[in-house]
Amino acid sequence: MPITGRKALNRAGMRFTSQRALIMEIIRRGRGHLDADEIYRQARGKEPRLSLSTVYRTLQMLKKLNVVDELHFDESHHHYEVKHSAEHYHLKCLGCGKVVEFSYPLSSYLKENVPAARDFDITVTEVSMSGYCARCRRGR
Amino acid sequence: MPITGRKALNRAGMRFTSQRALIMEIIRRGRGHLDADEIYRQARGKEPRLSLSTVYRTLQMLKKLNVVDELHFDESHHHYEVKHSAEHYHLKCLGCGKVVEFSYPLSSYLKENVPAARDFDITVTEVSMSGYCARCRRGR
DNA sequence: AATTTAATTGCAAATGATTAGCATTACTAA
DNA sequence: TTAGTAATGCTAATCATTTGCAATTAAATT
Repeated sequence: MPITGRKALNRAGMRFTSQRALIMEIIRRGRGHLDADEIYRQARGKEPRLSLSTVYRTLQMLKKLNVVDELHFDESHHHYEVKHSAEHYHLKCLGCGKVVEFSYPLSSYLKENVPAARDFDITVTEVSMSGYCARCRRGR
Repeated sequence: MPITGRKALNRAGMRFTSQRALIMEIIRRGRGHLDADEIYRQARGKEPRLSLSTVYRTLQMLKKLNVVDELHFDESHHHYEVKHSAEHYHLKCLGCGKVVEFSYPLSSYLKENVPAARDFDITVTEVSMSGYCARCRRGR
């Protein structure tokens, strides 16, 4: 089940290219939260001539098509993941860098409980928590 | 009531300089959520020779001293605000850019309700929601 | 108050992440 | 098959932030 098929792209006036197929494949497989550079590195393994610009352009496109989410951890670059159907968030360990996901219907919860959110039409909710996982906590 | 007095800095082996005083003053007054460049622009009104490096260095210092928080909206640069005592988060309007704050004890709520968060020692929780405020929603 | 010394500054240049310009390539529709 | 035009791969630009270093200057010491 491809993320975005040839037809879907064509319908939008876009083209299905080998580079895009490759990049989408990498994002889909890499269950983690890849950043542009990691995607680039993996892609070059298959297609050494592929450029970093293409990675960025494809990422922008997928973001616009609502296929991937861009995550902002406390870093200078972004991470990307395939859009999940279920609402979920991230918990990042400052010790080992591990990222734990958890599902939670936070946006509806907040909408109900936060007065300020009530007359807002909220389209994006981003939560990122960090701290130390059990293992790393012990080692300190 | 200065954010960080001369004594507090000296105790930490640091110096109290006019530049730092000015930058802290600007952050404290600018109730909003200033970015480095805005702070720089305001500071230059008073001290035209002050450099952007100094702004960044001071910001890093204040972050380390736990005096300011660095906020990551969905932008390529960061924003800064004086650390509040009360836990609060942000709601940003994608139409007019307005940022609304709301207080909410979210971290303890999540700690209680999210199993994955239970054995984590959470030190930072960041939430940012965006959407359209009532006024902007009408204009669409 | 004068002297010392090490933190801080300003400037310029470096870095890292991302974007843009443009000639060339290669999907697609006709 | 071909014409038309997205998309690619370069390289160079941009934006935000950091760094190196010589010149200042705050604060501890005399």
